[in-house]
Amino acid sequence: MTEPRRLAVLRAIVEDYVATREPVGSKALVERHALGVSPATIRNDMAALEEEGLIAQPHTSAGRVPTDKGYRAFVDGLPAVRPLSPAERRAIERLLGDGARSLDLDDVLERTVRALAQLTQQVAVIQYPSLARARVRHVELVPLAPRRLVVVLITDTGRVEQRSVEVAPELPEVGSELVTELRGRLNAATAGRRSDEAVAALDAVLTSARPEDAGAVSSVVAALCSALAATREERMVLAGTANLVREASGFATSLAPVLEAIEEQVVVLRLLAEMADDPASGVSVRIGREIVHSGLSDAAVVSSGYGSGGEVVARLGVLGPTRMDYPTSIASVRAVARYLSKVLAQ
Amino acid sequence: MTEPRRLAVLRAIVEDYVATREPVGSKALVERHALGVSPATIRNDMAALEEEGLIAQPHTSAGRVPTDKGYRAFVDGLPAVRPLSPAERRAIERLLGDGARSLDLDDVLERTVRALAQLTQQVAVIQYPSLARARVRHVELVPLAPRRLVVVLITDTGRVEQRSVEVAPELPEVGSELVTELRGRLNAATAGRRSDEAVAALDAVLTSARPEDAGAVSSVVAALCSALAATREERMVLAGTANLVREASGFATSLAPVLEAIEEQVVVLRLLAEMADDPASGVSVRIGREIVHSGLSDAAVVSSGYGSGGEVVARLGVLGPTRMDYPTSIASVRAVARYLSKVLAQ
DNA sequence: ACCTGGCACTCAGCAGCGGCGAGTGCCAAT
DNA sequence: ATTGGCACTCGCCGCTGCTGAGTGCCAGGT
Repeated sequence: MTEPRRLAVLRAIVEDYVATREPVGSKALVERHALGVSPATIRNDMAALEEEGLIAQPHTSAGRVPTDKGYRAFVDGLPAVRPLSPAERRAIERLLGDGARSLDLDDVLERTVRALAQLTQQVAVIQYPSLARARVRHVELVPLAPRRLVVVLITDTGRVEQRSVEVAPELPEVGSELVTELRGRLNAATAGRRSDEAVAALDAVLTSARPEDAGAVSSVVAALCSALAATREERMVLAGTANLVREASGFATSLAPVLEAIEEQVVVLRLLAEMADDPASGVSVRIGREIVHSGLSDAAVVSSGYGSGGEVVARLGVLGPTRMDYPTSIASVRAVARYLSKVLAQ
Repeated sequence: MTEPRRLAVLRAIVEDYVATREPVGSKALVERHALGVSPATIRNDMAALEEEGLIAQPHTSAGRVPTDKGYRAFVDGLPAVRPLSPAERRAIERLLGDGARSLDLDDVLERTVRALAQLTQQVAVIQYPSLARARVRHVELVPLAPRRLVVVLITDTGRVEQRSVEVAPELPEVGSELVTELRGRLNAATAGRRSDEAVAALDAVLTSARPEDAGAVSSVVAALCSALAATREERMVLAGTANLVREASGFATSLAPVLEAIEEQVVVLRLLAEMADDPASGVSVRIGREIVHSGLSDAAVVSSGYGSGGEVVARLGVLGPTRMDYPTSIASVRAVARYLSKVLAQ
């Protein structure tokens, strides 16, 4: 029983199972793949693979199905990232080519996530560029009403956060000179600083405020701190939910937990955060039980970092059933990540 | 065959069918409801109701199921909006009470939509306040790099839109004095104007620009116009997608088209836009085929306008299968719309 | 004019049954 | 190490007959 053939058998099983969605038997295997040996031999290999926990039978006298561990071995054993087919390449061009003209971050991410979903026929996710190291570019204060104003925070990555502030009725109204002065002080304190530094610097603004303004100033500062905190917490965009229910999707159990996890974006973000790219392929894969979250035990995630320059600023990926077409998903995720990095580098 | 009893029979059929999800027969009906007549009588009523197209049988020798028209008659025949149960009232308090402290519009809508989804166990949707009549409060220009800047638009409703602008490389860089000057001119032209007026006023800014600045100025103005246009187009937030796949949800056909419609937010927004509230209940209902969109033929929508003051600025609602608990949905939608209006009025 | 009990009829759903066939493990032979 | 043969397992599929819920109609009662 030669070692390399066993891997070939595993690969064949995964491929057939992904394609047909049915347990695959020894006979069908030799027919569909040129393995050059008889079914009986394959059966021996299969017994060994089962021994190793890479495949399993749903019931006696049925074909074999890959286990999570089997998929893992399959993915790790992939020779290299398959290049995109011309059709896929064209699809990316078509879906993203036009949109690159738009320089609005929201727009670009929106288009990209849709493209990735359509390309992989799965749920696609893109994390907003991480702004932990973004720097404050500008703080704007806009009065809307005597006791109400909007605080707008702009970072050097082009992200904008806003908070509206209501000054408590027992405090004096906020005059326009105070707004102007405060705007200047806030900008002086925070401009060019990272969010954690900015928060520290704001304390000084707060203590140096004149007593009669203290209440209003503290409201504004609190709102600004909240906006700064938000730049550290992550957001994401998502597309392709409808792919979950497609005939071919094939989530075994109900997909309610999957939808719940998706809606609870924190879960997905945490999941992405704990994935680190394989240096060779630039892509990271989590399969089934490797995902700690309970509801996602028969899901798999393929993700990759992206970012302007060499630096990874955030991640994107796809989520689907463990029974997914890994080579295609990996190729698409990598291609889209590179494309997005290129667009953002401008 | 007294007329009012026939309506009672229809009501009973709808209620039982919604509760059990199974066709309801004459015998079961008299057992579960105190109708005071025999099954045979009910059968006659049923035959008449079927004649009118209000109910139908899935197959011969099965119970009856309400048709879209039947649900419509049921809803129209509801005596009044059922008041919320104490439990529901408490649930609203619990879900929204704390959150009201936050004054950030995004936050409030997010919490509210989640609450509505949880309350009705359906997909909930809230349209962002319509800003067609919002007025420009402030325009901010922030340089990020020599050829790149961010345009931020703030309206008097507290909404913020941003666009990033790249100045073409063949044009001169944008100096800080130009930014300052332009900022002033843009604000002078647009402040206090509605978006359509502002767009018109921007033309003047464009033509009065010095020739050497014309290229950069036109880029900025274009971005600002795009942001102004966005204040007219609608956005929405959504929650409870997972409710679609719950056991009890009971969408007959595959729910792929429903998910697609939901992801294609335009469809939902258009749907909401064309609903007008019933003056009495303050709520509007669309059932099955009444919804033109093809994929939503066995869905129903219950929606209500909301807004600060008496004015309706946007709509919110729930989407579920035609076989939904209308009284509860209507009561919840109305209550949440009122609650939200109250919060926004502050 | 309406209600009701009785009656014959329809038909979806379910359980039981048997055959088919894909698939397996083991073994002896090459 | 590979292979053909063989006995065995067992899920799936189609058939059958039964059951029971539900219907429509009718004749008789109020």
